[in-house]
Amino acid sequence: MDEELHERVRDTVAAIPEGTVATYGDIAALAGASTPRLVGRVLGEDGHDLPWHRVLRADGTPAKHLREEQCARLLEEGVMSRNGRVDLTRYRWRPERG
DNA sequence: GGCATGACTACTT
DNA sequence: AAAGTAGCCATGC
Repeated sequence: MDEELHERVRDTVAAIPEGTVATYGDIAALAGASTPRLVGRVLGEDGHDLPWHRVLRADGTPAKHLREEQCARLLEEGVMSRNGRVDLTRYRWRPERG
């Protein structure tokens, strides 16, 4: 497997600032992954030490089995949610644009 | 190599 | 809003 890609994804997820969120697609793009599915795979394997709760789906909804955990953890960081859906237009992570 | 699975996304109906 | 279809690609058998 591509360990470089594996670490890139981890670094990117770890770089998500507190109080913000990012989509799998964003992580994939920033990490250089060709598909967001690889992001989910990395988190599933070694994301246990990462702020995975800041990673959401493109709709602002978390992964099904994490729906409760995501919402609870994000609440701790001040990220409000609506019926289990986060407002990406409000909390989406914006990398330092200079 | 082929088949099935998965923390996904976009398009169409 | 919800369901169906296509694209994506690494992992395990």
